Amino acid sequence: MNNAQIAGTFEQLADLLEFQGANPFRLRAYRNGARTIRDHSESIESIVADDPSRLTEIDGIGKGVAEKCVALIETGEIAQLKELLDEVPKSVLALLRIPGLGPKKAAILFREMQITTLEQLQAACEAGKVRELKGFAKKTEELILQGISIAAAANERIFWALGDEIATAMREHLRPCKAISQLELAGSYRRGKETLGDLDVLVVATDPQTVMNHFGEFPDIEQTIGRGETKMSVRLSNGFQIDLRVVPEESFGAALQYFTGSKDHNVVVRSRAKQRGLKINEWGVFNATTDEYIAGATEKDVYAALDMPLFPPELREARREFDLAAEGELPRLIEIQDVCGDLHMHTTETDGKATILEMMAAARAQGLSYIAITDHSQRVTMAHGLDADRLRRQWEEIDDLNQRHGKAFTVLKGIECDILEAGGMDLQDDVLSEADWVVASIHYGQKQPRSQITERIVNALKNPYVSCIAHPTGRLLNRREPYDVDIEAVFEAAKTHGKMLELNANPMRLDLNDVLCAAAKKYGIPIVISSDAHSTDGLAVMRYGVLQARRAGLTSSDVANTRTWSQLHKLIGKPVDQDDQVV
DNA sequence: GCCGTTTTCGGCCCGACTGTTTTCAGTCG
Repeated sequence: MNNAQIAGTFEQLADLLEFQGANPFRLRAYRNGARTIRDHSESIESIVADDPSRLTEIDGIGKGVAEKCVALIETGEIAQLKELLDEVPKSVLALLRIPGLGPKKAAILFREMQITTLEQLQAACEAGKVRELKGFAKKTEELILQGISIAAAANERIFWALGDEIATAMREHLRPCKAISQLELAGSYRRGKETLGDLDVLVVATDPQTVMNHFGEFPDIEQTIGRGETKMSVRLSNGFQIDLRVVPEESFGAALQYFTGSKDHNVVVRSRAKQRGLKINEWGVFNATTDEYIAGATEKDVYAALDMPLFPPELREARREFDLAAEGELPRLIEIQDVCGDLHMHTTETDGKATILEMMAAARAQGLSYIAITDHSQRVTMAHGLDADRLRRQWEEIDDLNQRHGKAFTVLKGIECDILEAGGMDLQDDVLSEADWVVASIHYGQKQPRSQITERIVNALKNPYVSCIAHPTGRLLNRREPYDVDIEAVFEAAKTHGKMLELNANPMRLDLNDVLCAAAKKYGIPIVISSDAHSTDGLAVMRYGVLQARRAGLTSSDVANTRTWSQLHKLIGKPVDQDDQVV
C-alpha cells in the first residue's frame, strides 16, 4: 500500500468523522497526518516493516495515527473506519462536495430524510421537501440544486499552465481599472502548485465597489457566487472559481501573505504570532492586547514582525520551510535564467513537429547554449521510432550541423531509448555508446507489478550508457496514476551508478513531482529539468518545470542543466557520496 | 488526535459572507 493510498484512507476517516460532528481538532490531526504521509518521501509501508516506532518520529504523526497505519498495512483496514462505514454509507461524502453544503447540513439531510446520494437529494429538493427542514429554506434548496450540477460535472482541478492563461487574461482585464493601485495573484497559483482549484485576485483600491463592478465584467463569468464589502466570488462557465479581495494599502502585504497560504503554512505562522503576543489576520499584524497595528504593507514586514524571513511562495506548504528558516538554511531557489540547456526533445524524424535546425534556432532564441535531440527509439512504433540505422544517420546530420555552427551552440547526439517490457534497452549498447546523452524511459508495460517495473528501471540505471531516466513515474495529472514503482530503489540505483533523474516540465506530467524531487535531492541525485518538446513552442514549458523544482526547494546547483555541457558531462556516471553535496 | 524555549494538560488561526434568523450558525478560504 503506497503513501497516497494510506493518506486517502485517513482523509476518508476524517470526512466521515466530520459528517458525524466529531471534535474538529481530531479531524485536523487526521488530515494533518494524511498530508504528512502523502508528502513523506519514504514509504510508510517500508517504515512499518522496518521499525514501526519510527513512525511517531515524523512530525504530525502521533500514537493514534501510527497505530492505525500499522493496522492498515498489516490487516488492510482500520477498525474505526470499518465501524463508521457501517453507520454512514460512503456515498454521503459526495454530498460534501456540493458548494455551500458542509458537514452539518449534510448530516441533517441524512438524519432527517435518510438522504445518502446526490440523486436522492435532487429529488427531495425538486419536490420541495428540503425547505421544510429547520435551518433550510427556499434559497438553500435552490443553492443545493445548482450545486448538484457543479458537483456532478466533476470539475477537476486545472493545470497550473491553464490557470496561468486565465490569470494573465484577468490581469489584462483589470489593467484599465483606474481605481486599482496594486494587483497580485495569490493562492495556490502563486505557490506554483501543479493544479489549481481556484484563482485568488488581490488588489489595493480605495473604492472596492468600482473594482468589483469591473471584475464582474470579466468575460465568461457564468455566476456571481457572492459579493460583499471587500470580497467577491464568481464562477466561469467551465466551473472554475475566481475570488477577488480588495484591501487598503497598509494591508496589502498581510493580505498577500494570508491569501497566498497555504492554509497549513498560515496556521503555523499565526500560532507563532500568538506565542509572541501578536495577532495576525489579512489586515495586518497587531498587538494581541492593544490591537495596535505593527505591520502589513509588505509581506517582508509581516514575516519580519514574527522574526521570520520572507519565504518564497513555492515553499509555503508547512513542510520543511520553518525548520530551514530556523537553521538559516532557506535555499536560494533556481530561476528560469539559470537553465542553460534542454536535454529532452523530439523532431520530425519521429513524432515532433519541427526539424533539428528549427529546434536549435528556437532554443538559441531562448538563451540556451545546448540541446539534446532525443527522438524515440524503434519500440515506439506509433511515433515511428528510430532504429540504429536511422539514428546514426540523424547523428551524422548533427555532427555536420555542429561543425557548421561553431562552438557558440552545441547540439547533442541523444536518444530517448525505451526500456522494453521484458527488461533491457530498445537499442544495443554499441549504438548507445556512441550517443552524447541517453534518456531511458518506459512507454509500454506500465501496469506491470511493482517488482517488475522497478527491476526494469534499476537495470536501465545500471547500463553504463544511460545518462538519465525520463518521466520516472509515468504519471499524467488528472489522467493516469504513476507506475507502481519502488522509488527508493530507483534513488539508490541512481545514486550508486551516478545517474540523473528527469523533472519533465510538460504541465501535464511534471514528473518527478515536487516531493520526489526533494527526496532525490536528499540522495544527492542531480535533477535534469527537460521540456520533452515536440515543437519549437514546446520548449517554453521549461518554466513550469522550474516552478515545480522551486517547490521542491531545488537550487541551481541541484539541477544539472544549469551547468554548461562540458561541466555536466563530467557528472554522468560519477557515483554520489551520501553526504556529498552536488557542486 | 497532536504537541510542548510558558505547558504532559489544555490548548489548537481568523475573518468575510450568506441565509435564516431576530443575534447567529454554517461554510469557505
